[in-house]
Amino acid sequence: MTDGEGGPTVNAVGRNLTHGMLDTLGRAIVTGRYEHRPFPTEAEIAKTHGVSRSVTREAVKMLTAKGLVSARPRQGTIVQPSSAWNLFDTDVLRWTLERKFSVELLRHFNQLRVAIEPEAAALAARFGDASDFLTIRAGLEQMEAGETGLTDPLEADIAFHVAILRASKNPFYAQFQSVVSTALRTSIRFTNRIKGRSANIADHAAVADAIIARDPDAARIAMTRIIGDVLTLIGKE
Amino acid sequence: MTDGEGGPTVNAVGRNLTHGMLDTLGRAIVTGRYEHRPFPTEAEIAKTHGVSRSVTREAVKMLTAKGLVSARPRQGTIVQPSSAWNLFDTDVLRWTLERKFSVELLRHFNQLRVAIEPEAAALAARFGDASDFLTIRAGLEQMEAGETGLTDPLEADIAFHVAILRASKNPFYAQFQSVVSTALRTSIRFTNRIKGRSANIADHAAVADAIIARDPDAARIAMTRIIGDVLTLIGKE
DNA sequence: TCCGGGTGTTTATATGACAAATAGCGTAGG
DNA sequence: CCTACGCTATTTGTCATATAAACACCCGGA
Repeated sequence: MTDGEGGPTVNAVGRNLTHGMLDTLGRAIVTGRYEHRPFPTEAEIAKTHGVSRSVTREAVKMLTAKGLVSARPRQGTIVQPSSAWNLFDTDVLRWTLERKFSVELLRHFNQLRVAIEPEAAALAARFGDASDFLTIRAGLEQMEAGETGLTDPLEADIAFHVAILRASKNPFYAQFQSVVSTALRTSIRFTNRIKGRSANIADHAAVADAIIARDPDAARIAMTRIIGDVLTLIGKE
Repeated sequence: MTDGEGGPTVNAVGRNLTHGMLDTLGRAIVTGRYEHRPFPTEAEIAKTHGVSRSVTREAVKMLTAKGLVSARPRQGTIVQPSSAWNLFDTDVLRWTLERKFSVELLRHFNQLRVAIEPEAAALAARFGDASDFLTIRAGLEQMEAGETGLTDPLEADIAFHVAILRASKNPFYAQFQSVVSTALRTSIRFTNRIKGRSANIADHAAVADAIIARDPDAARIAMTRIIGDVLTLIGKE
């Protein structure tokens, strides 16, 4: 599988060699390839992947910025404990999900959502403006249209939840857009197999109505029900 | 203050030149220095700071990893909209707080905490083990000792909240350790000036008791009261 | 046994050269 | 006058090489 001498071995996606290396190394770390093996030196990485040391160093520096590794002279580059990783980084999140998916992870995801999204809905009811409400309603209508197979109900679902996060007018809540999209996109394999989404539409409509009626408490309660359902669906609660 | 020709001009903190550049550039971006000015080219940065292009490139790559900038040939490096920044990154958080502090930011912080921490307390009541409970109790006792001036009550307060986040046994909640520490450390200037912490101890004890009694709902409610108090204290609610 | 310096390994920094991409301009053609 | 094409200069991307600094480890001596 290793090609001869000429071109770089970085067949991974990426705009350039550095991003390709970042992706390759990041995936390898998250998968746990270096849990019992030491992380290779810059020279080794450069050699085995057929790229220059500059590319290697820049990729490693990006991993450092995301908290995956730390580097010191003579000691080499060492993988940090996963508690130091920046889990909310889009790349780290993607690597984790694509390579280390598990029901436990899905449960952790939704334990986070059950904290964030009800409060986001409450904030949206207080601080959202007319334009936000329009986007939320649009997402809901797309979900209804998805029932008859006209549009993708998953994308509509995501758009609905993301719209609420943005309507909270709090930059920290907006950060969870990628988390929620990712969680929904991957959890769909589980939740949708078990039961249909018919009852769900009503719950979503309740959230939208409460937000537009500027009723924070009702919005919070309604959103809690949606995600609470997902949590019980996953099992163990 | 700028030295002659010889040494680098990077007087910022950091283990090495690259980290110094990262810090300098990150602060400048967060402060908004490049909102109306274009971001300098690699060559310019290297020249004005008296470092090599390698150092410059690696620093910019780290900024890219944190979502602050993006780079393309000929177009140069451009600062990304703040919605793309990774706010939960420790560095970005620190730069934001040190340089762009405001009451609004403090409110956003605590709007996040009021979502995360009550749920973390509930999870701690369910999944925490004896060792976690010990740490939580220790933090509480340090807070009480702080009343008489023996220890630092702020550090004890931080230790208490952090212990609960860790006891939740959910890696996503553990990520908020830095956020909560930072928020507490900066908000102390405000909250403590206004009213003493006497009533606070009782509320904290209620949280600890509920967690150790493995009562998730009581823990959630007690924690909500603590942060709700802070929110009303900030004003506007 | 313990302490101290030598030594080699690894990251950190600097420099110079060339490749690749592309925004912007100028020009030819309609 | 307007459009479309291609040239050119600028900027990031990549490579190669050399040297400095940090420091873990070994070895020798007290």
